[in-house]
Amino acid sequence: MSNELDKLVLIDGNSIISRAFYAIPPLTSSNGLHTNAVLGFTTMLLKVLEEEKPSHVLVAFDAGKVTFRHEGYSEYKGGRQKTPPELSEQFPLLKELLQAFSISQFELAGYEADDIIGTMARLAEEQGKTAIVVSGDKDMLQLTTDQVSVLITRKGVSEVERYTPSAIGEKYGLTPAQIIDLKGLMGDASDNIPGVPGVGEKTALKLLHEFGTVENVLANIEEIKGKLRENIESHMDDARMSKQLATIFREVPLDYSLDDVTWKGYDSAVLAGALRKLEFKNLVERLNLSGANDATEAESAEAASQYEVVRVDTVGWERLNGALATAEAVLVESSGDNPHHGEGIGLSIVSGSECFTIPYAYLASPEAASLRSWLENAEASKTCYDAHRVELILASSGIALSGQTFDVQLAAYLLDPTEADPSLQGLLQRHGLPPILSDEAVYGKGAKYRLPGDGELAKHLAAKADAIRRLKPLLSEKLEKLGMNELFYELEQPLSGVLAKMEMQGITVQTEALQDLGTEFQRRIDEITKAVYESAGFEFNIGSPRQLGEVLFERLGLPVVKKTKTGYSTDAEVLEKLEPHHEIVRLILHYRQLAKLQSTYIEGLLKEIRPETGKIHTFYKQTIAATGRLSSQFPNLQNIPIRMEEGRQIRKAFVPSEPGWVILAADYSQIELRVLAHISGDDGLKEAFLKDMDIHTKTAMDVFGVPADQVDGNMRRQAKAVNFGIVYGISDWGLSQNLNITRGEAADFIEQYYRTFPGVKRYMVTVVEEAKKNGYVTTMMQRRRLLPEINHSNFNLRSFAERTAMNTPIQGTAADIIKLAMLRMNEALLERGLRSRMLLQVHDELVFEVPQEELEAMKALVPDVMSTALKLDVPLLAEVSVGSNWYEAK
DNA sequence: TCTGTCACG
DNA sequence: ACGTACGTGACAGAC
Repeated sequence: MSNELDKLVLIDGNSIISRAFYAIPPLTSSNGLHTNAVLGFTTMLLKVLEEEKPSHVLVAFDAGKVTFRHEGYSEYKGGRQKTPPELSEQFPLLKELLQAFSISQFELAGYEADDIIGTMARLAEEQGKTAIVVSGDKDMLQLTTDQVSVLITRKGVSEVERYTPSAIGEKYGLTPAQIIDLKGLMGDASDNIPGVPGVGEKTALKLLHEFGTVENVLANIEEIKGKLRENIESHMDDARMSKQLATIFREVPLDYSLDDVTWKGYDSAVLAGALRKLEFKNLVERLNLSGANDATEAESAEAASQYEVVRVDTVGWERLNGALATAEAVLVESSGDNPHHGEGIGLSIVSGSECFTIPYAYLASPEAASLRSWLENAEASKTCYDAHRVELILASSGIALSGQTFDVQLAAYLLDPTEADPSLQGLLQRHGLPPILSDEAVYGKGAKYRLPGDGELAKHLAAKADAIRRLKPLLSEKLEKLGMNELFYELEQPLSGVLAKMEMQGITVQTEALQDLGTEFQRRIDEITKAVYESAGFEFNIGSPRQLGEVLFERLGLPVVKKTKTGYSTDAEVLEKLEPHHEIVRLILHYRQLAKLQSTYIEGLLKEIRPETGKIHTFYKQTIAATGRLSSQFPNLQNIPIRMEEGRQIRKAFVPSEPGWVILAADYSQIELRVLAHISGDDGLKEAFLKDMDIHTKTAMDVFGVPADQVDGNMRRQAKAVNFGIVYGISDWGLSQNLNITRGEAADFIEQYYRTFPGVKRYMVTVVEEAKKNGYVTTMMQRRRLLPEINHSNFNLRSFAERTAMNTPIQGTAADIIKLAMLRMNEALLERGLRSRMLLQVHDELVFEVPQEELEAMKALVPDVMSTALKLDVPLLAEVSVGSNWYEAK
């Protein structure tokens, strides 16, 4: 029950931990984790708890990188130094420690800690409670009232300065509400809030004492003189925006009430355990916790996962071989992004209380024979991290990985495909497990990448193998609970091996054909460059969007159609609008096209051809796309030109690897719209596909209300755009942009479409409703995508999530289907003993190389497997074509 | 390292 | 009133 004695302490977690990090000298625990910031935070916390004796305590954290503040001002907090890894690795430690304190912690995507604190302080006040805000950031002073005081840390973290409205009055001569005006005028370099140049604290205070608010300063600008006036006049918008950015948002939609942050003190045993783990011995003493028993459940789990690091190199092989039978997880560490060029660093294998680490070079030694056969043994089941990459690395050492029954990276991807950080460190944190050192902390990043000493390396590899072991039960249980076992065990995991096989096979690309094409492109580029210079009357770098913008819009005076945040936009859409104004525009469009082909496709692909084999080996990433699609890298073979004839020529260089063979390509016809017909159950759409009608023409007939023979090219084009729009999660605005029509006309199209296909409309409404209720959407194979922003109060974030809710089940199910087809195709080739090889996947297309004598069989087999991969209420159609290269196979 | 642009489905 | 179509990767230029 609340009464006026209730007192809240609200702590700005991010602010205090980073102050502590810079204030306290470096400190590491014996396992190498940095702990100085956690120690500083704890010192501050204990002091506040002691002095304030609060009834409620909350620590708020910033969540994610992008907040609503970035929407109005994308540079918000820009230019800020990256959080050093020594600090970021302390966040999980702090969060764990706060749990031991039984202190609540909140964070909410899209908001900063300030906003959560501001909201809680408001709630406290409304309920007649008092609140103490603790932060290192003076912005917080705006929250001060008779009931809310603010403690700002000074030099260090344990010394604080207490601010009340009267204290602020004495110190600055301002009211708390004017703090944001102060910021608006002076800015804040650390958050990249501009303010007005030349206005620091002194000038800002003088202005506010005279005029009171930013708005009043601007309204009375004529009373200000000289340079100051000029500065303010030219930065009025900056001042207004800066004030807005500095304003704490006090209406955060929190799912919590004040009661949820009640604090009744900590459990001595739990806290003692947590502090001992961090090796804060002095604090244990100071709090008289020495006697407290710390054998909590968490602690024993921790103890159970302890292991001895056994370094295997010239010695230790017998011990390793003895442990292989009970091995639980294996880690293969390698360097570089491209696993086809990766170098093995080392292996670690965890088995019971032992973790063996082996330098990669020893894998080839005679002593490693048992290890090699264990890696290749399908019966020896292995938990790994990124088995696909491991398979490629080992393959380059002549080892064929087998028995990979659980991949924690793949499992984590399926549980949350939008999570950008797939590192083991990130997985541990997200699944609430004790952390290990980050790769970045051990190896460094970019140019600073280097391997640490053998001892440190062994420790790290062991910690990673142990982390894999600890993650597995958690992840497998979650998959099971969400009904994703089939997707994981029957689809994604087996697919990883199929992908590795395709990549290792590679596709032959004719160097000479590319070079000849490149010579021709270059000739045209030179010609056009000359014509552009002539047309402009001077020379400049056409490839520089900035210089091009200057030339077009300043020197040639063409109308500005669109701006980017850094200047004029010069993209193709803009240039097409400018075409009638100046002959140079057409030349630039053609230049752009050729330059793209030359740099990305001629030069880029040439660099990727292996001279020994004449092949290109792409790498399919299975854990990138939020919808479940694959992505292709080093090089990307999923975006080879086809739409324009000039670029399409590139495909002529993609040929079979053996004489007398052919390229066979098969693509799904309208797979996404067929999936939509199935999921929505719309009768009209289903019927169209059952009758195998041209879907865009059919749509045109219905939307425009005309018979088939009156559908002209333009109508069909517009109908096609409507169909695309439907799949993307349509909005009238988006469609109007695409078709260059008014928003009203686009809205009419959509309405007419929905009238024709009411089942589709029902689906769109339902899927969004379901997403709002559940927080996620799923595909037919139970692939899921979380949509945390589907109920967000911000229109943009919410709308984006709604379109995603409509699109993901469609695009994702199409991805499910082709992945199933790939598995089935792989099996079919093996079963029938065919020599034909599956080489590429391009979202709705599979590319094979086929010996002549198998051609007839493959022409029947491939479309059959593809169209029966998953049973839908409408037929799935796959169309095959054959040629002597990828261009011909169209 | 980030931004703008453009290649694909 | 809000202001993007969904999903990717690679390159050049500018910092």
